Amino acid sequence: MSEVARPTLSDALTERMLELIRTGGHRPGDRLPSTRELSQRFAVTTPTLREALRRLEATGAIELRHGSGIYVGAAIERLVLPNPNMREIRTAQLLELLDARILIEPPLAALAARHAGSEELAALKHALDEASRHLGGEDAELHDANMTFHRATARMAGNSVLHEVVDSLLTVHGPEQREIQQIFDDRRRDHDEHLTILEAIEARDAARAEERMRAHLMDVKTVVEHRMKSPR
Amino acid sequence: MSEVARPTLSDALTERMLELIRTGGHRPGDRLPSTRELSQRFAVTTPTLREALRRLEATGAIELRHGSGIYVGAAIERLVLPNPNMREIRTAQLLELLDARILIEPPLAALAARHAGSEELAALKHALDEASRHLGGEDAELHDANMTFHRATARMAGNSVLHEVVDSLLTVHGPEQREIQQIFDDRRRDHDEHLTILEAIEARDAARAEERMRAHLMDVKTVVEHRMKSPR
DNA sequence: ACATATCAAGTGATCTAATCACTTAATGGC
DNA sequence: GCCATTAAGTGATTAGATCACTTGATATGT
Repeated sequence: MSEVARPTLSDALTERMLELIRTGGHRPGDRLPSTRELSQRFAVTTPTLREALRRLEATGAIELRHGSGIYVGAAIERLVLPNPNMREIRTAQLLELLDARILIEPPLAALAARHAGSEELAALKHALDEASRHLGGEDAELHDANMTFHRATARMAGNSVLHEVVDSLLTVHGPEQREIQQIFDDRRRDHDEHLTILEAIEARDAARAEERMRAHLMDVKTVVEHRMKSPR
Repeated sequence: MSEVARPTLSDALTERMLELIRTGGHRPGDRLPSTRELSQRFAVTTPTLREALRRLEATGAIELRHGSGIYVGAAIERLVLPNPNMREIRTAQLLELLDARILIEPPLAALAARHAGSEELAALKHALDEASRHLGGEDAELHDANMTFHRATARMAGNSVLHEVVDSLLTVHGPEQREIQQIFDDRRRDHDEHLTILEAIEARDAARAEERMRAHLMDVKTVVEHRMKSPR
C-alpha cells in the first residue's frame, strides 16, 4: 500500500489540466475550454477526460456547470481543504476539533486586533448584525452569521493559511455546529460573547481579544461535554 | 456561483458509495465490490460510476488498484486534507505557512512532552536515528526522516485533528521543504535542534519543548527570509 | 514435498458512438 | 423595449466493446 500505483492516463490528464490552468494564467471564476475541445486537444475520449475533471472538481480546482462550461474553482490556490466526504464526526473527534479551534483561534483573534482594517471591521460588525437579527428566529441564518463571524476574524489575522485551516474546521463540522447552537442554552449568551470579542478587536486590545475568544470556545466545549455526559 | 448546482447522477453515486462504506462497517484497507458489480448494483454504466470513484479517490476516501480492486482509503476518516493539486507555493504563502506552523507546532510539542508514551518516544527517536544516518548523504531520505519527526511529534500531542492539520501543512509543501533543507546552511544544526526538542520531550519538560520547537521553526523562517532577499 | 512457471479468471482502464438534459445567445413578434 | 421561442453549444450519461494488470489455481520440474 506504500507503493505508488502505476500512473493512468486519467492521472496524466489531471496534470495537464492543472498545467493548462497555470500556464493560461487562469484565476478562479475563469472559463476553461469545453469537454469536447479538451478531449480533442488531449486526444482522449470524453469519459476518460471526465474522470480527470471529476477528480479536479472534488478538490475544488474546477467547477462543472451543466450546459454552461468548466470554470476554475476558488480552492485551486488553497493549501488545506475540508474533507468533503465527512458526513458524521465521531464524538471524540468533535472534542478534538474544538480543542484545535481553542489552540488556533484565540491567537488569531489577537492578530486580528492588531491588524484590524476598517473594511474587515465592517464585515465583522455586519456578521454580528445579521446574527442579532436572527436571534429570535431562523436557525440556519443565525448559524451562517455566526460562522461568518469566526471566518472573518480568522481572515483579519492576515495569515491565509491559518484562515484556510479555520475555514476547513468550521466547514467540516457545519452540521455539528448547528446542533451545538441548538443545545447552547442561551443564543443571547453566544451572541454576547461574540460581541465582547468584537469590542476587544475594535479597541485593538489583542490580549483581551485572545482571552475573550478562548473563553468563548471553552464555554462551547463545556456545553458539548455536558451534553455528552447526559444525552437527552 | 453561490448557487448550488443541480445534483448529478454522479453526485448521488458518490453519496451511495460513502453510505455503502459506512453501513458496511468498512475500515481503511478493506476491499469493496468491483466496478462491474457496483455499476450493476447501482444500475448505471461504468463510466458514470468511475466519475464518482475518481471523485472519492481524489479525496483519499478510496484507492483504485488496477487489476486488484477498490479499497477504502486512509483519508476517509480525516477532517482536513492537503490540497493534492498544489504544485507550487507562492512566496508569500510559504512564509504564512511557516507562521502557521510556528503557531501550531510549539504548543503541540508541549502537549507531546506531557503525553509522551514509550512507543511514541521510540518512534521519535527512530526518526532522528534515521535522519542522523543520512546526514552525510541522501537528501530525500533525510527529508523524509525530518518530516517524520515533525509528524510524530504532532501525533504525540494526542489531538488527531491538529495532527491532520500539521500533516497537511507538511505534505502540501514537501517540495519547498526539500529546497529549504538544501539552503539550510548546516544539516547538523537542523538535526541538533531536533535533538534538543526530543530531549525536552523525553524529560517531560513541556515549556522547554515548546520553546525549542518555536526557536527551531523561527530559525527555519529566518533562513527562508534571507533566501528571499538575496536569491542565489 | 516444495518451488517455479504458466494459464485462466477477475479486476480496473479506456475506447467508440450515440443520445439526453441544460444554459445561453440570437431572433422574431408584439 | 420586453417577452417568448428557437438554435447552438454545453455538460451528463448510455451501451457495448477491447485492452492492461493482478491474483489465484494448476501443472511441471527438481
